[in-house]
Amino acid sequence: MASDSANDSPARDLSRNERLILSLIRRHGPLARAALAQRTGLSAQAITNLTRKLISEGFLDPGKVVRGKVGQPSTPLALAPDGAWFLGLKLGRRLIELALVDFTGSVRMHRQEVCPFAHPDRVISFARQGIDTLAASLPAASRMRITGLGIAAPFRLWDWGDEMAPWRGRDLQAELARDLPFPVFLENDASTACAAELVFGRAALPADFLHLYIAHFAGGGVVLDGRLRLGPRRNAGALGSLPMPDGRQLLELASVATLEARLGHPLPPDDAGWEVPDAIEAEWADEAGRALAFAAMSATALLDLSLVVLDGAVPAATRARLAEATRRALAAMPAAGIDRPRIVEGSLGRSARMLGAAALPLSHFFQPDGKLG
Amino acid sequence: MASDSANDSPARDLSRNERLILSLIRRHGPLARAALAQRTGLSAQAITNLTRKLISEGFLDPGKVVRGKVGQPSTPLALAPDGAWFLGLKLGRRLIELALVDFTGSVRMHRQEVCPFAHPDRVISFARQGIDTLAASLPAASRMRITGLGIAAPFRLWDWGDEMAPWRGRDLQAELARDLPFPVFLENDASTACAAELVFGRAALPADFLHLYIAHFAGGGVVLDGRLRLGPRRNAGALGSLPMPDGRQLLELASVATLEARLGHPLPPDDAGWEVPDAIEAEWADEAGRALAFAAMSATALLDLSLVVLDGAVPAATRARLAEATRRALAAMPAAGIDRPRIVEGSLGRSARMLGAAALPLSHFFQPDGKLG
DNA sequence: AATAAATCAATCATGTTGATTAATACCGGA
DNA sequence: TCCGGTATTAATCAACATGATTGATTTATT
Repeated sequence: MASDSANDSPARDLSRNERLILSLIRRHGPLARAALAQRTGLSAQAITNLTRKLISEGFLDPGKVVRGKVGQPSTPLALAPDGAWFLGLKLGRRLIELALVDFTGSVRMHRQEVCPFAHPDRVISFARQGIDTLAASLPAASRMRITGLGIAAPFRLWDWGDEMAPWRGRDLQAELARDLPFPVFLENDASTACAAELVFGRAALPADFLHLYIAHFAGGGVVLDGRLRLGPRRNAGALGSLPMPDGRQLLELASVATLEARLGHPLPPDDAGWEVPDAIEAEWADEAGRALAFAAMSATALLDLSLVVLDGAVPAATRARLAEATRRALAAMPAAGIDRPRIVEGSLGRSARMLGAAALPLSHFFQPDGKLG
Repeated sequence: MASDSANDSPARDLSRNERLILSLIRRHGPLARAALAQRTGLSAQAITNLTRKLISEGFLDPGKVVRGKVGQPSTPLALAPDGAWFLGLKLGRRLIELALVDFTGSVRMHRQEVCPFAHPDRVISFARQGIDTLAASLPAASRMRITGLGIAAPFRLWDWGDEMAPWRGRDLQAELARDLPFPVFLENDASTACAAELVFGRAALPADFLHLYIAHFAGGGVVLDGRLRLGPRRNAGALGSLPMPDGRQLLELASVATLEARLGHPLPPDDAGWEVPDAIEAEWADEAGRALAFAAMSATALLDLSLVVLDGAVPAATRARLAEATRRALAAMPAAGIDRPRIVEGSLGRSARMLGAAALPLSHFFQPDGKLG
């Protein structure tokens, strides 16, 4: 994940326990020093020292003193919104998006471009120009605190047809890193969707789960011990390549591409104008749900999971229908020796991949192990 | 994994870096202090201090000084064979085994009992008596250094038929721990087989792989980042429950039980007297190989693996045939988007589960994270 | 003389513990 | 009902412990 240039960061490297404090506050919301001591297992004194530094360096804001309880009032510490800034670039076939995200995970600025097909030169100029504009709009003090750019891109773009052939041999990460003053990270877009759920997601998730993301293709993420496993070649969660009972692979059954094939025409890259006849969507959901249930059971047997999070670049109603179809299919599968996992919907939908892209530099500099999650 | 009584160990807890040093020497053989400094990333001074303590406490032996190279001669440090002792109890349907294993992983004593079916009371008395006898045969100094007992047992024994019903409600770990002066650990036998390969195995294994173990049932282990993942409910690698293309589960296709079913009679618990007509074994290997190949591809897509280790409680020739059948089946599977994993045979065979049982206390006290691997 | 292994001595980073201060709620007695 | 003592909790101060580092030094060899 880390680019080779990942060392030229503006801020000093935070220690493990400083990162731990930040990630606890990120997950649980503002916490008092005493609460941090309890959750980290560190002494109150250590927390005092660490938070003093984090506050003075602008990563934490002391909130309003909380009175009304027995004992000395506590001061909750919150993430300072402009403690650090992150850029997220999401690359799709027809839609390119760029976002500037603050330390709390809020998208503070956003631009996008729709094009018939994304050519590398076009993506790069869109990114360069967009980054310049977004950065320029920040006050100088904050501009200095942009810590990195994350890119969410499908792997093997050039396999998507002749239009995408120009991508072969291109290294978007390196080309953009060359003239940016901060490191650039790149991951598979389904991985970043999962990362977003982990880092910014609203729901209280268990430490181990499988994340399924249904976009033009289907992809996934495997979370173990609270961390996203990318695999030695960053190809973990290649759900699309999962073998299916009928001898095909999952990507041939469960993706927006298969829905478009049933429909006979492409669907728009946003909810507006997403119109699919009910019968067609229902049939598609049925077939896709069976495939996803099969994937869910495979992962459960292999990794002892109990939860599957299902999300995608589809309208909420479609996602709900797919989740329901998956639950039905799951109930029909044999499960001797294991428990069927629970299926829940993700909380981020279409924006998951872009948010996850921004989460790449965030994780590198601010998560406890420099890893996702 | 850790029993509740896992704290009453004879020796003090070793620090993380002490454990790291021991595990490096366990994996690579005797190493000089300079080599340890390089591999751990610690300073030479730190290594001097840490190894001094490890030697004085009897965990490391300084070997013969190595001369003949430029510079001051180096002294390789080796594991002291009687630095610690471990007991491994392997529980099967018809064969119960107990081993006393030294710090280097050598089985120093071994006893076993064959019985029509393993009744819990019988297992407990065999274990108690065996442990007493083995411990008594050690000199007092070494007896003090027995650090724990590991048990390798199939999960859900009581589902194996009426004979095994007495196991329901029994807690072997707790019952044995009650009157032993060291902690007791228990894991699924397929997990321990994987652990043995990881801790004691001869081959240089990558950090991520899938381990398949074919015994009466089929089980597995998932190794990520060099560590065995047991899952939140210790049920990871439940290969047998993996859904298969035909709607069945893997355990119905690939196990010694399915071979016995084809054969019409049970096979012996050791290589002697293992006689299977060639045609029957070939057909079985074909079917099982297809199932294992399916499992291998599922795991590869999910976790980005590139190696599958295949082992089992079968003769080497049978294992080789099964591996070959798996490779053939693998080649026939669709693999768009991923690479097919390599299939290699394990190095421990029938003894894997018992050795892995002994590896449980070893890992708890001497592996860097107290985890397997 | 160059090289490599290992150690010595001093120091630093990062945590701990125990005593101390601060601000509040709770509660019994006037 | 008010009032002051006491328990409670948050946070800090000061001293210290642990486990590492660095730079100089010693040793044995080619």
